[in-house]
Amino acid sequence: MKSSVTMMDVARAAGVSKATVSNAFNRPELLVPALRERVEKAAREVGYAGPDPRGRVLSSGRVHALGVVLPGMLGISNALENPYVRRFLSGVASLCTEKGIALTIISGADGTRQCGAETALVDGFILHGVEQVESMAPALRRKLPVVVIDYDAGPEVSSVRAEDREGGWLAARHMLQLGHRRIAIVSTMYDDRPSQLHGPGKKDRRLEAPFLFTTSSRIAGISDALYAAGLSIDDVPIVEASGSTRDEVLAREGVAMLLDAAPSATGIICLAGHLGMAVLDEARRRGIAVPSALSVISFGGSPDEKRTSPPLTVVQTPVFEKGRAAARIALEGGPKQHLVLPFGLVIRGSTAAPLPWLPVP
Amino acid sequence: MKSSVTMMDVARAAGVSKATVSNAFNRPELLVPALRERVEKAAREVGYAGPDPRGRVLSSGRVHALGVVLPGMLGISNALENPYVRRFLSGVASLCTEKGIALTIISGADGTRQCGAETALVDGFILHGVEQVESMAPALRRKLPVVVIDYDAGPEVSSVRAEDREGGWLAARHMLQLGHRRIAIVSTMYDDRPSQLHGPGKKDRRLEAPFLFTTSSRIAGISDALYAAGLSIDDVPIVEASGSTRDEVLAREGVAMLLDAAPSATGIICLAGHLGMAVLDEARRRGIAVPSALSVISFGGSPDEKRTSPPLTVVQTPVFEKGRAAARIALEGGPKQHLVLPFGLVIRGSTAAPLPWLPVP
DNA sequence: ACGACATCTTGAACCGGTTCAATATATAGT
DNA sequence: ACTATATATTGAACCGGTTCAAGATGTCGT
Repeated sequence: MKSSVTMMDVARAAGVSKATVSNAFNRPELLVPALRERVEKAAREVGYAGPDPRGRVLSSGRVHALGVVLPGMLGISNALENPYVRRFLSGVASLCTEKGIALTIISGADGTRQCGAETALVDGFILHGVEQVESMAPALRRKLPVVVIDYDAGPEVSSVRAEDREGGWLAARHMLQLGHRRIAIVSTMYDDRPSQLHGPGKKDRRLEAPFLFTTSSRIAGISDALYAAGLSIDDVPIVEASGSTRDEVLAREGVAMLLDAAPSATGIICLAGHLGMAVLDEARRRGIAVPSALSVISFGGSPDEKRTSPPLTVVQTPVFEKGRAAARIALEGGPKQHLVLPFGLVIRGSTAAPLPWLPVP
Repeated sequence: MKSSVTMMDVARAAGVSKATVSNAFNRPELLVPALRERVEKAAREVGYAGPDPRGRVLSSGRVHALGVVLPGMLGISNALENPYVRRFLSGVASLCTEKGIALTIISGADGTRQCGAETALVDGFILHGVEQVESMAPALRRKLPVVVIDYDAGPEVSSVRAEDREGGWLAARHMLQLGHRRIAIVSTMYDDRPSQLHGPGKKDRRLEAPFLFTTSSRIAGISDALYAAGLSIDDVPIVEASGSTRDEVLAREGVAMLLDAAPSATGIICLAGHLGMAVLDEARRRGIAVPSALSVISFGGSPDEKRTSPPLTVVQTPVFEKGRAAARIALEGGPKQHLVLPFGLVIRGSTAAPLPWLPVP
């Protein structure tokens, strides 16, 4: 079946060569006006839609699309519900729009299904939420530029991440400067396992697992600040609550577990914005006043966080900027770059000096 | 420069034909095991990454990507912040992930820049937020399947939309059944012009403009219900407030304008979720109790709406389903389809019977 | 009128892979 | 041993455009 009309058809109809038709569309200034019009008329008559990008990609090599690989385990659909991912994509999109190229979202490998990175038509990859080094393989094998987010994959791969350790330090220092000494942490967890409490004592090794690079760095930063203030991270209760922003019940459950386990904490540091909001919710439910009885600071970056009551004090992740920078690096395609972006402390209403310590009789 | 290693290189290295290499990767069962291994070894040695999708696309014709064109005026970056767009994309993505194809986001024409639909490498288009028929042209010219959202572009183009007129009818009927008689409407506006109030009287023609198809249908449905109850849409004050979900100030300003103009209204119908939330905010600011002094119903579909206080009663747009259905139709590529999805009335806490009418002395 | 020069158009190679009819080789049947 | 049948491999065409050196045509100066 002759499904589509090609450049050759136009050439025949206009009585010129294929090259001329190509020029008519791509470099019209090369053609004498009369001829150009003849070609355009012929194109119109045979119903030619202009050069098919599928053909162009092969000869030019460029696809004019940037691929973003999102963590397979969450699924693209879930990932889009995540405000963090969304802001990130928004940053990528802002640069793509400027450069006039498309943004292709690719699902990562999820065990059963292989990664779309092998077959996706893109000029470069941004890898977000890499679980392990191997999952980058499909993207790396093709010789396209690859930028990894929140993960240092060595000098061979460009990366963009935030200064997570410094972020943790900022959060903890803010609490410490306000006078808090009894601090607890609500951490993220990769998947939707039940919340898990780590009481005072040596922390679970998982908190240092490479796929939780972000989380473990933040905790390390908190640890730094505590240490400088004469305290130890080992005395701080930590709960790993749901890393998914969808299941509020799971997040609340983790928060409840922590509030039960550490009733005397005056300050809570949350490693993700939705967890900070979950703490505010649960505190309200329990009648704990924020910030007078309990201060809450959270890593953040979503606009929702300033609409809570009280508005959430956050260590603002430069999520949008990460996306933009990653897109820039991927499209430049030059030498490998390793960009580390700073956090900003945004003090809102959820943190204050603690009440004086009233020992229980 | 010999940048990339091709199938031909592998063929030479393995001493076989190009066709055999192709088979080794795509239909390995055709090759006798020894030969397959020889080819695989050769591929490894010359550093071949597997068939380049750029080549494949030309011969197979299939790109394995679905294009979503988002309204150019908003910009992709803004569009991703819109909860409606996001849920829609989430629906598209859910089907794409299932079918193992990529989702390519393309910015529409925005006056200065031409539409990416002409050059995007995709197997089909979903057009969201079409402003006018002409903006579909680039996508239609290519002979790919096109699905238009919320817009009936005639029998030649597949479309998916919600039963907006029925939705308006549902919203108004709910209010009327509760006993409300003095109703006001907060409508959406395409761009970020200042809010505009339409008092009682013949409505602005713009409310029927084709690019506000959704809005005008909803208002028509409201009109139907009012008419059936012996009331007229011409007596209902309407404010056009910001259609952008980002600028809360603009939305609030529109709402304030309406509350000033129609202080005796007991029920407000909002044509978009963020407007419903803006009404709740502004009512709280003014000390108007919802739902006892003012009932609010809104078109909706975002999870945020159930977290307001009181939770918002909504006519739930099947946004996710629209996305999924559009993706299905675009990928099926069969005969044109015109799908109309139903709304659902979700009664939460923001609507109640009005207080008895106390005439002002 | 003729060569030098500028301008326009084109033939053919190329981009990297897929496909299928045809050929080469192996196996079975009689 | 020889044909019929099954299996394995390949040559060559094709997908739709781009590119560029070379050819064709036209203009100008002397």
